[in-house]
Amino acid sequence: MEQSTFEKIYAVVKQIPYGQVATYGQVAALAGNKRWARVVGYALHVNPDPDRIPCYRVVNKDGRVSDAFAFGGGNRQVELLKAEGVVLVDGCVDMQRYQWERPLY
DNA sequence: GGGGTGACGCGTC
DNA sequence: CGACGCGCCACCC
Repeated sequence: MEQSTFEKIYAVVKQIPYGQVATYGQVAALAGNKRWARVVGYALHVNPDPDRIPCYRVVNKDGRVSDAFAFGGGNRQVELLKAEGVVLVDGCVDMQRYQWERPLY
């Protein structure tokens, strides 16, 4: 069955392991096209299943959480990440250390 | 069916 | 280094 762009995006986000983060572009690329970064943002915005879709593990390319609304009320995303052992410096994630690398099978 | 917007990314000025 | 524009897709009016 053909999964919609959103479904693919959600599938990728769900695969993000504990204690790691991914960028919108990364998710978009794994979903099929890196140009979907914008769609990824929208997809997480609607986030139909926040319980399975850890949108807080998705940050922008700078390792910075969304400077916009931040899906819950600001620093909630940061708190959740820190709770997983992710070190955030001034709200920035050390991407070189925590950026999720999709295992190459 | 058309137009505008958005939780992004990258190139260019 | 900051600001702006473009692209790409999905959604709302």
